[in-house]
Amino acid sequence: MEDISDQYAPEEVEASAEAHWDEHDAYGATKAAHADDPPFFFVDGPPYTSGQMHLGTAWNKTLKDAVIRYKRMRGHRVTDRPGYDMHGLPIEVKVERELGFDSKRDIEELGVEAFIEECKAFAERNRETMDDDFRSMGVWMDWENPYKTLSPEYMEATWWAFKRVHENGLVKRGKRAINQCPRCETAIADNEVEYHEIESPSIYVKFPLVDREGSLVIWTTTPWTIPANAFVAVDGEMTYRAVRAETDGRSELLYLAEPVVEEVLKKGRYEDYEVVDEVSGDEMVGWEYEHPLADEVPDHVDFEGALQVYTADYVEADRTGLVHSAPGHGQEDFERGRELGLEIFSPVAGNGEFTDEAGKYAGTFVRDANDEIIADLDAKGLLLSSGRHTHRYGQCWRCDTDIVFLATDQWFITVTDIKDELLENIEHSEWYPQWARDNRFRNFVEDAPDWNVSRQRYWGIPLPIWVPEDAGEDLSADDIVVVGTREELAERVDQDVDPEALDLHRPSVDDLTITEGGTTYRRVPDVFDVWIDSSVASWGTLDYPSETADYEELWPADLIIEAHDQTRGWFWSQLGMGTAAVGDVPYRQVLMHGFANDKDGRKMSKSVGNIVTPHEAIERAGRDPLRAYLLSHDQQGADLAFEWDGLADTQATLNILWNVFRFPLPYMRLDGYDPAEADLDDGELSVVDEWVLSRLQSVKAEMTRHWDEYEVHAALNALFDFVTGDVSRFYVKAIRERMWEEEDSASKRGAYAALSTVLLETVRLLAPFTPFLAEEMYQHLDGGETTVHMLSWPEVDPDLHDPDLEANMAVLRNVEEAAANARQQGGRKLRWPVQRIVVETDDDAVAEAVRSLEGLLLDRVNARSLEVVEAFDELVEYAEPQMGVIGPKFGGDAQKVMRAVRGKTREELEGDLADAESARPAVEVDGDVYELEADMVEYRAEPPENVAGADFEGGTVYVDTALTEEIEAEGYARDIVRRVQEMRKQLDLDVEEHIRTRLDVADERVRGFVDRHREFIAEETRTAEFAEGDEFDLDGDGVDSPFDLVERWDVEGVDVTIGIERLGAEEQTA
RNA sequence: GGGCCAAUAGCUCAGUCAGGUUGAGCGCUCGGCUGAUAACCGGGAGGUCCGCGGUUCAAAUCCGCGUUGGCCCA
Repeated sequence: MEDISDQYAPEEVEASAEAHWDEHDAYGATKAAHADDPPFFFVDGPPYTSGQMHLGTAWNKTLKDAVIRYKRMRGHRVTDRPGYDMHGLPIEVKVERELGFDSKRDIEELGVEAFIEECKAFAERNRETMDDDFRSMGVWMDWENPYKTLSPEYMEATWWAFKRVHENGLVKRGKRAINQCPRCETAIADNEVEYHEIESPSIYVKFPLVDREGSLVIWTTTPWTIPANAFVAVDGEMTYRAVRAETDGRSELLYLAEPVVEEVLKKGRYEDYEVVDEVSGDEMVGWEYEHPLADEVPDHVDFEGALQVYTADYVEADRTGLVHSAPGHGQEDFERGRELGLEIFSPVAGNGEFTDEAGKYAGTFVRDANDEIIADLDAKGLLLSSGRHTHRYGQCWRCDTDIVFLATDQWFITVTDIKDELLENIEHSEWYPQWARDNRFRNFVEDAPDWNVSRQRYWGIPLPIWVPEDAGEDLSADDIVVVGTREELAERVDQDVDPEALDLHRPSVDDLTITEGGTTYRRVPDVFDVWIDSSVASWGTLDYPSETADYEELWPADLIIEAHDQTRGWFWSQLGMGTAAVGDVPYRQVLMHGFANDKDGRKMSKSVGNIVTPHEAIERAGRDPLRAYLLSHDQQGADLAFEWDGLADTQATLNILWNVFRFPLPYMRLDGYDPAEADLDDGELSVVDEWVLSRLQSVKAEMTRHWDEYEVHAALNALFDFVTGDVSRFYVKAIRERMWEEEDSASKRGAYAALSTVLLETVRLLAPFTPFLAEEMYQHLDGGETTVHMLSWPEVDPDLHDPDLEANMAVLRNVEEAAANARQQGGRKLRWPVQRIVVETDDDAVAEAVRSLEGLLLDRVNARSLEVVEAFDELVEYAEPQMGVIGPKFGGDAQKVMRAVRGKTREELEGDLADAESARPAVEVDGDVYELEADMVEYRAEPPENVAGADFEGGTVYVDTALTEEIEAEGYARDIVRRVQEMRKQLDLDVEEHIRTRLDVADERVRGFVDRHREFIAEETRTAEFAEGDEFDLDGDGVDSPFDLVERWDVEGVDVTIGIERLGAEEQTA
């Protein structure tokens, strides 16, 4: 057995364990060990390959790793294929930056194929870095074979699923109001829009009414949407006022919501006004108005029903209460416009420039046209007021460009058509924590809109949709062709393609055409929203549909594990895709963990500068400590507030475990005891051994219970409590002496066996959490198998489980703690024995517990005898005068009486002076006897001299600290043993090395005490002989001294000089 | 603006579901023990249970309204 370092050094442990794993292919051995077990299909939620592992992803992968290791130990063949999400706009944007590109035109100039290659290379580079990061955390997944969303097999899974969705009639093309990033020239999803503060124009505009006098007044911050105005919205129930407003001698009739009249007229700097009429919103419906930019935008809407007043529920009584509505430029306007059957007019291109339909403004970027539009309105006398307004506005999550709202043709999965089924399928999975499913997730699914799956970009999975060449605006689902596999593609396209060799990315599929039934179909140029990619992970992990065997055995996933942001992300996309494609949710259990925030619970961010990287944490504390720290906090929905001190504490806890582990090894080695061969039937088990073995059974049961509810942190903390609270604090302390015994003994072998059992099972219980440390300890203790991680999870042994003993020991520990407290009060340190302790309790269970463990208790508290009583009758009652009663009775003498009473015992007060019959207390002051009433004195019971008491749950412990010669003798002897041990330590002597010792005690009486215990001292300190007569050389030059070390000590005020001398090899056996 | 979650000792968190004297670990401090020794044990100090209101004999716990933080959505 190699040497164990004195201190837990995570870096060394991790390097050593890792070397062992590499050398023996421990991962392979572990998988082989469970190859025939029942399957457990875990699916890894693929992290995006944007860069490095951060604390959150480190936590995520650590939790996954712990669960996978646990499931293996419980006897499962676990699917552990990691995944990477490698497509999408973030990578495109980064590659564009690397190449110095500004727009899509640059990409087209470079060539799509070359751009795709750049993106692929970028994603692969990032993946490799992340591979290394995850591996470095000790995550055992199949890193040789990750699933990658950019592989043809994986991409095919999305095609396959999408074809199922189409077959279910849930694929549609339609105009939708979308968020367009004018730089990226693509639609982006609502959840990809980030909000920030911007300053915009704020204008009030008059829309002149047709066929009646006056104008509607609207307010907007986006003048550029006025060319697309189609209607004005009112609140049907709101009151509107027609006011005649005067300024510069002119008067106008304006319509405004009743509560905002004053405010708006002030903005328009009107001098005076008069209310001439009141109408409800409902009454205004159908009023027609002129388009305010009719001349500038000749193609403005003029179809039936346009440019009229309608009601809408998005109208509020602020600004003007009349809302300019352009269905081509806003979500709500769009929805309402659709309801009203209005055509959608959106004269803006994907790059944010006005099209020819915008007339005068054609070719101008929309926000650049704002000033011109405002000027035009002003020139026409339609501008009531113009100012600036600060508000929140959306921008593209990748390039920070402000978005524009457009209505464009997009492809959708119409999940709103299957809402009931989605909600029902939610019930087909168990969530940990459950509230996340029943509240959060359900709410989201209830409100989920149709899923826009098309993006007008390059780096993604091409939509497998082919549409007729001459297709017009109205395209039905029956008209399109959706291809499900590479094989099918090769069969149906007009060109010759090899399905095996096809990359599937753009542009390889862009020019493929299908001709069927006399119609030629062309692929739509879009790629999938990247959420489609990961939504098929349950199939992609199994290479379905190109491979079918695993799919048939395993699907759906038994478990997925992600943070709570994925409620609206991956948890949802899988439910949506699963339900739309095959009618079921692709996972059975969800473990949802939290986010890693900073110590104040705030989000870690570059701008705040509070980011802690896993690399930094590993460097400062180690991999296992970081893992244990992350896993020791609530793993179900709660965020983590990362704290360096907490990480250090976790490391300290592991250090205690390390100490417990290394403490017995030198003794076992001396005795040639192999912990791997530990046999509880060899040797004698004492009550503490039985106890610790029973506790071990309880801990196993508790941990298993927690694990099975995915209360991972509770399982880990139960183990930590056992190791620190039970094993280190109590058990090790209790068996230390047995280890130190020189001779072989049944008792020592019993302790070895019990401790070995505890350690070996603890190591297994620990393995899922801190795999390096567990491995290192296992290899030292046993090493019978290639790795600790291929072993099975320890099971409860009912024969070793004794709950009564555990309960009794809990009582004993309470008593011991109270006794230590009492000793401290009594000023008697533990090294000095006490005559007796008295346990006072009225609880039979407590009395029984204490009696049954008497020997152990006496040993632990270093007492000679134990008494267990219902009431301790040696308490002395001390008087406490009650001035409220004494004062009025004795008047001027009251102070004197009080002083005389205070501190007297009941015996003294009720003794000679008192009336014998009534036993009324009395005191004598200055020769006068004062008789007292009973209520003038209360008593407080205290232990007698030399006895100190302390309460515990269930009673009180009294410690009798009275000294006897015998006790003093033992106390001094033990004090001296302690000093010699200290000196042995200073000389760095081996445990078994013998010494010659000289004791020079300055006090004659104490010398006598010490001499009584020479034999005891010799045995405890491995002193082969005591030296007599030698002169100590206390000058410090050491020349004349035969001793290796001489020291003067103060032992309880007595000068003691001790010399010890290392004996030569030939004398060692003496 | 909306949904969900959280807030308890200096720090990390139990306790909240099912109302009944607020607990643990770490840290601080004083002491003890010690051939696990850079470890270990005991005592002590330390609380507006985020705030306000309600229900109740009784609220950290149940209800309502807020504040702050997190995630998601607008």
